[in-house]
Amino acid sequence: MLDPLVSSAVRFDRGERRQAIVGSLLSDVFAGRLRAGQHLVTQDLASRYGVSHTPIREALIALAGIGVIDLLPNRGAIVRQVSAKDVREVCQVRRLLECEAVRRACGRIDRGQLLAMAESLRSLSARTSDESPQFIAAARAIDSQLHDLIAASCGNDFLASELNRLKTLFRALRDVSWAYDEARNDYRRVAGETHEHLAIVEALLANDAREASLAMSRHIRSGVKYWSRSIPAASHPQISHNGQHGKRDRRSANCPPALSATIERTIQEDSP
Amino acid sequence: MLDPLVSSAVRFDRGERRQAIVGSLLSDVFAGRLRAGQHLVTQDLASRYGVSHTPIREALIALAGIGVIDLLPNRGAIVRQVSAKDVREVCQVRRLLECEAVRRACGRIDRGQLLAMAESLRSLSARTSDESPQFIAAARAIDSQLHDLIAASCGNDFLASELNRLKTLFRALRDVSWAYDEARNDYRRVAGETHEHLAIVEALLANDAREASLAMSRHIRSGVKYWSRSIPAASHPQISHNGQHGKRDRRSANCPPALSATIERTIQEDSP
DNA sequence: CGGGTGAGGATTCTGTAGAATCTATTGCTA
DNA sequence: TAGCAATAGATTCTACAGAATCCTCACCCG
Repeated sequence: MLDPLVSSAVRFDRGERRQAIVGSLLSDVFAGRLRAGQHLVTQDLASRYGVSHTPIREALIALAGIGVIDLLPNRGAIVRQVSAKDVREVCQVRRLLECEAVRRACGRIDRGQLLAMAESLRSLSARTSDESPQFIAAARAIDSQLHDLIAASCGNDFLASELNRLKTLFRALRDVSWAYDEARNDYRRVAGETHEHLAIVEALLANDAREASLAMSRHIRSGVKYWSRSIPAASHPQISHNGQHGKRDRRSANCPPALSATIERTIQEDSP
Repeated sequence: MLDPLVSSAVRFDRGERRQAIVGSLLSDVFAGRLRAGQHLVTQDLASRYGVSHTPIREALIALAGIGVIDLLPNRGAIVRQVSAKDVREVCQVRRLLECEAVRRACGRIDRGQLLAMAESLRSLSARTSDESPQFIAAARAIDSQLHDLIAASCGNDFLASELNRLKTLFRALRDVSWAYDEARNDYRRVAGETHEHLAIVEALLANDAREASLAMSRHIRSGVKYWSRSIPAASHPQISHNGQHGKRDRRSANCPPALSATIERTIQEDSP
């Protein structure tokens, strides 16, 4: 009795079930099937995925580590509430890292792949009147490809993995913001992004690290500007379970800040 | 029958046991009680902490999220093997973020706290001949305080939490490196750090963002240079459980890179 | 008399323990 | 060396204990 909501086949081998559930829940957040503030109940998810609640719990812990949900002790998991401030802050950090990566990638990056990407971008930007889902999908795919190519070519594996994490986080934040505004799939924005991407690629082709970094900075800035418009200014705690009262927030959450707090305590005790 | 190795009291309320275990294991890594490549067996840890293996498993998942251990599907957890390259890469990213944070903190940071910190640093650097553990402890405490103060004053909570994460990661990497070289507690290095810290504080007091950033950059660079000396150049896979063969690495680990891979897959399927 | 308030039990859900199952590895044998 | 049994250990399931929340109802105040 598999729920039709289950995104993809989660019939994985023993030992990879948690990962599979993490991936599935992540894509649920990306696709807007899970919305900000929503309460995730382990038993529901367990029956939905046809497993016991143990691997579900473990997946939720991993998701909390990624920063997509909050884990409140004894009170379960909620999809993270997002404010414009959160998106802005994540993007500031992301901009910093992306600019560094593109600077470092300049000169190392494979020229053939760059040329191919420039070609794709040009043909994409030629289809100005195309507003089909295929167009959006193609643009998104190229977006991912370009950022991945830069990350892979920056000569620093750790930086690459951090960029990946932030890209994911950004998408999660952005897509969770659909809870407030159905402005997704804005064709104009997608077209704008294509031009910004092209500028980055051309700077890389010209071996101009400075300009590449600037282009990347502009690209991310305009992304923030665009997406943060449709998000409320401050996060207002609320649970959409069945319309409860708002008396939450008593204990600290298990989200990154709280994890940091744990680490903090540890470090305090670290110098005996 | 509590094991004497258990770092701190882990008699916590229901629902906070995992966090407590995470903290305890982290400090075990920091203190060198857990060494690179060591195999963590859930049942051993369970009896050591006097709990069932369930919260232990969950703590290991959280630790893998932090990046301190690797989780190999069906084969358990090992303390992450570290190469000089890893440390260098983490530090490059950390330098980037710390410099940005100190730039942003310039002007916002509380002057009183800065002055107090300068005072502590000066008195510390006056004790040139002191090589006692107390001296080391004091220097470390101030190190933490300064970086925390900057993070807290940078006006970007997310950046602050990322810095915290990297600081933790850096310590874990550095301290795991003791597995190779017992060069810990090098007094000369600690004294050098004190001077570097003082330079940062003075630039902040002078409201000179550029110089503060440069001082921070120098500080972290010299840290890398120092610590990466005592670490092997490349990570050579090996398990110190009972002397196994080296045929690992067949499946991907659950460490950040692999997590990114999961996310990657998810994103690939993301644009329907 | 109506609406608000608080106590206390019922319910739902989380967290932990322990049992059962599966996987990987080791050691033995041919 | 290949194949196979034995074992250690990881993963998952089931069951139960504890915490939080919800619901009901009696009581109080306007």
